Amino acid sequence: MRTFVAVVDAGQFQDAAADLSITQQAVSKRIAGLEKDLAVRLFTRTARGARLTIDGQAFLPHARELLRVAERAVASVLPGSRPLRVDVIASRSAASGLMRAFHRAHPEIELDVVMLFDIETAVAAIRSGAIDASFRAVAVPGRPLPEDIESVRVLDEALQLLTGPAHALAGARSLTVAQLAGHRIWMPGIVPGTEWAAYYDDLVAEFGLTIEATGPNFGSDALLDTIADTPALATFMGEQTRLVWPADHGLRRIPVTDPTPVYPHALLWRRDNPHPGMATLRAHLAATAAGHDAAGTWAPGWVIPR
Amino acid sequence: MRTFVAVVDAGQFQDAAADLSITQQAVSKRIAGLEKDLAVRLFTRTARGARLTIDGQAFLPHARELLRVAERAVASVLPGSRPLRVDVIASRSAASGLMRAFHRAHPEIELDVVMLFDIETAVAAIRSGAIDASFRAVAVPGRPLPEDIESVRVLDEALQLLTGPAHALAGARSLTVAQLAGHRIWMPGIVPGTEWAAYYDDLVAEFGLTIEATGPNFGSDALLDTIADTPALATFMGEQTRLVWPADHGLRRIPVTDPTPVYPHALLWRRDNPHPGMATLRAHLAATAAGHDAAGTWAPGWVIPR
DNA sequence: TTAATGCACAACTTGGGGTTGTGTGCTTTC
DNA sequence: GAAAGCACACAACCCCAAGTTGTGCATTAA
Repeated sequence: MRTFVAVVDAGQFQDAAADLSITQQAVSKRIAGLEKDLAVRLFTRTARGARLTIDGQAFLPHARELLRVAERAVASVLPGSRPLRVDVIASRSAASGLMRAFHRAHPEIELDVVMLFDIETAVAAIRSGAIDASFRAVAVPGRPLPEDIESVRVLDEALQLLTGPAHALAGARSLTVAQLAGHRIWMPGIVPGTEWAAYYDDLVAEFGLTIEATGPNFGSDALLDTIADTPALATFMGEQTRLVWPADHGLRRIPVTDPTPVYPHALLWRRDNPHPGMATLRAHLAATAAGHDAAGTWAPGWVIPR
Repeated sequence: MRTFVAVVDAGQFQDAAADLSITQQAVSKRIAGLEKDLAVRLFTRTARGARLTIDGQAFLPHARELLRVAERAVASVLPGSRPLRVDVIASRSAASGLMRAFHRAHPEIELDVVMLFDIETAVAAIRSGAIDASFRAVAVPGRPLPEDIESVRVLDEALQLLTGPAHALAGARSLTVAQLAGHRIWMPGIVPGTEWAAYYDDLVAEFGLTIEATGPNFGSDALLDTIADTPALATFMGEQTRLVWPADHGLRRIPVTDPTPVYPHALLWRRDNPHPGMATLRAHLAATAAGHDAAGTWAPGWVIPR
């Protein structure tokens, strides 16, 4: 591809060869090989150089795009000036939504999103500089954040109950936490040791709910499928989670009150992080930060305070 | 890259090797080579397979994107189901604008834009199936379009006079063609034998203008530079042409009337072109087609009729 | 005609990238 | 806690892809 673009830019094989520091014959072979692989003639050879065929013209922008993508790929792991690297807790989480919004607002800032296992890994990665920031809800209970890590709450996400159409509570417009007692709430795929597990453990302990965190995670589709078809099962879902649901099998999202359980998202970063994108990200989040009033909401005691 | 993604998808080197029909050692070598080139560790090797490092996670979406782009590149020259391939007369022409608008309206339709030398090449390419459609203004004078080529006028683009701030006509809000007589109009880079050359030849013959089509084309920047600085020179420019002009050196765009010279853009395509995108393109253009009223405009006699 | 230019073909060489064979470290199992 | 199993790395070898040099052919310019 690089050779193809070099020939286009140079206008002839010989100059492209000089640019690439190889012989004209090598360029000729490379182009011939590419043409053979594609089963298409890319250049018309003339006595004054090489001109693109129609197929070559159509191919050219794709070739340039490929080189651009390759360059970005290399840059993504290049120490020094790599893209802003942010950890989110799950690809469907509200944090992902925040980062998508940030990307829309600042498309000029290169961005890579990763997902780390737990808060300890995230803090270690932030301190080592492997990532620039992390969206998390919590400090490790009993172990405060290190001195060099800053944090700020950026979003409180209310949990809603998700039920199928045949569920006993499907008709409710709103539910109190007390009304959930005795109903089976299914949260598969929650890995023990993560902050999600801790969150739901606290929720159960506080309000006496029945949460079944067992079972492997067969993916969000399977979960929604089961919820839709099983009258005895419901699940929790963040209010910002967008359902990708081909045929909406009558799923109901029901707000929960008295109190509203909220999942707090906070941004963590190293105080002396030099990445130029960090300031922009923090400013963006500060400008768009929204949370429920603390009154009437519930969150575990060990989350990062406002 | 393919191997990297295969390992990620398989979760371990051995299964990826099976997927790729090579040995585990070859996969190990490829990944080691990639890691060496990038000077970064992409996987942590465990006794149960390979897990992505943070760098690997950041790299992954770029790798997938690269494979997608590569696939699209190959598809762009694949006979059978390749992207819709449309010829435009210049990258700054109104036809390019129309295709950009079409792409915005129908981003799902893969599109490649090429630029052919003249109408004869374009017609031959349409007939052979090398391209699907072409934006042109004209039939070759004296030689009507072949039976199997259809055409429809889609846009009449009025020409405007472009002058620098010191030009004698710079203050005019509008000009008649008669007022242009005696002023030097400079149109560099027009290649003899093209329909542009024929257009301006006719314009000169009809109204006795002074058009200098000589001189090589040093690019639009150089042209605008000269126009801005030379009081004795002006040039024609399509009303839809967007100037990319860092500091607007006081350039003036002046409408021309009595009559308004318009450059008609027509779409040509083969009657039996089977590409599914063609119907969409024609429908889109039919819906957005706009032209000046024929009254008060001028175009050469040999253009494609409305 | 002659010279110059520019790409293709042929013969040769080399090292990247594949193979087989083996070693090492971590899990799992009883 | 020894043994078996699994998964990846290293070493040696082998071969062809991809480079090189040398040359030929077609087109253009003088």
